[in-house]
Amino acid sequence: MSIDPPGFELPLRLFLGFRVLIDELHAALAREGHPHARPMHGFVMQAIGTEGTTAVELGRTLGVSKQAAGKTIETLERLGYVERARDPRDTRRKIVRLTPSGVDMLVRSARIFDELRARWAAVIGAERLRELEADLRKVTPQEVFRLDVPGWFGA
Amino acid sequence: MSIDPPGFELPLRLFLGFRVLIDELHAALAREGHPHARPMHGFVMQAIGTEGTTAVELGRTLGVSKQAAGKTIETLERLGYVERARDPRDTRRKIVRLTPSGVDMLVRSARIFDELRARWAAVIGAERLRELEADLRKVTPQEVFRLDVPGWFGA
DNA sequence: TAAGATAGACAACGTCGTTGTCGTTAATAG
DNA sequence: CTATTAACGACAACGACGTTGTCTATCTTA
Repeated sequence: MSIDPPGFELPLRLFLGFRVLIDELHAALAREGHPHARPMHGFVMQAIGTEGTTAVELGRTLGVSKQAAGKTIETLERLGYVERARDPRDTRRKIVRLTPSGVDMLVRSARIFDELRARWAAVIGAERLRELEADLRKVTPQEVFRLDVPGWFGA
Repeated sequence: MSIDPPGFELPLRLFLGFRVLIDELHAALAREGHPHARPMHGFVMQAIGTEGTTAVELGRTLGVSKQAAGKTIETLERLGYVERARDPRDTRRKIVRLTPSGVDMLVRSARIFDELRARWAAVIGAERLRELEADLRKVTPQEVFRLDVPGWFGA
């Protein structure tokens, strides 16, 4: 029977695994014409989705204030990843939609993540990787897209 | 042969796993007399270690400026987790050391992490958990304590 | 002994989150 | 139909936390 490692290694390895994947994603994105993409952006754009959304809605999805969501949208707008337009049916609202550049970034991200996953499969074995994912699903929340990430780690 | 999930699920599950463990750690710490402990603090105090360190050294370890490290130290000092004293051999330096309260927090954290790990083992199986850890070790860097975390996720 | 390097304090600034306020526009109650 | 209430987005002020730059004191080294 093998010896168990100290419990603190587990969270560190999970975080390091996450970090490695995200870092490699963004290195690849930078090589493919998206040098300004930041870890946060992919999550936010996933939250925006193909339907479009508004600042208030986005804030609720991300768990931040509508003002914070608005500022993030401004940043993405400056980078050319989203655009805003008045909703003709409710002129208070401004719909945020992905631009072709934004869609391109999401498509590339999806492909790059698949490639990175394949690399992990080559290292630890395809079956072990599927087991790893299945195990993580058992101990993590079901709703993958509830990430109140911003400022979560703050001191 | 089972179907592979999309590659983007893997980083999300890793992050969620990390988050779940850290959140539960801090909920437990709060119950045990450390309500002000934040996720960052444990990492910083691990970096300080039992030997003590200085602001410049800590900054290098954490990958931030000495000024940022200094501010973090001030926060920990206010919370009573560390204390500073002049180095008699080099009066420029101020040695940062853990207080008994700081040591207590680290000791409790270690125990709580062990308990959380045991809970995961109960859910997915002890052997599967060991395999999961072994697999993660193969795809993550060896030096666990090189976390240039601060601001890393920033947009 | 003089010159350079290092520790830490202080200030200014940028980014990103927060709350609060306000004007405009929709939805709803009377 | 109108008056009140609710929602959206913009603006301002503030705090937390990172950055760089500067300064003094002290140690190291040529």
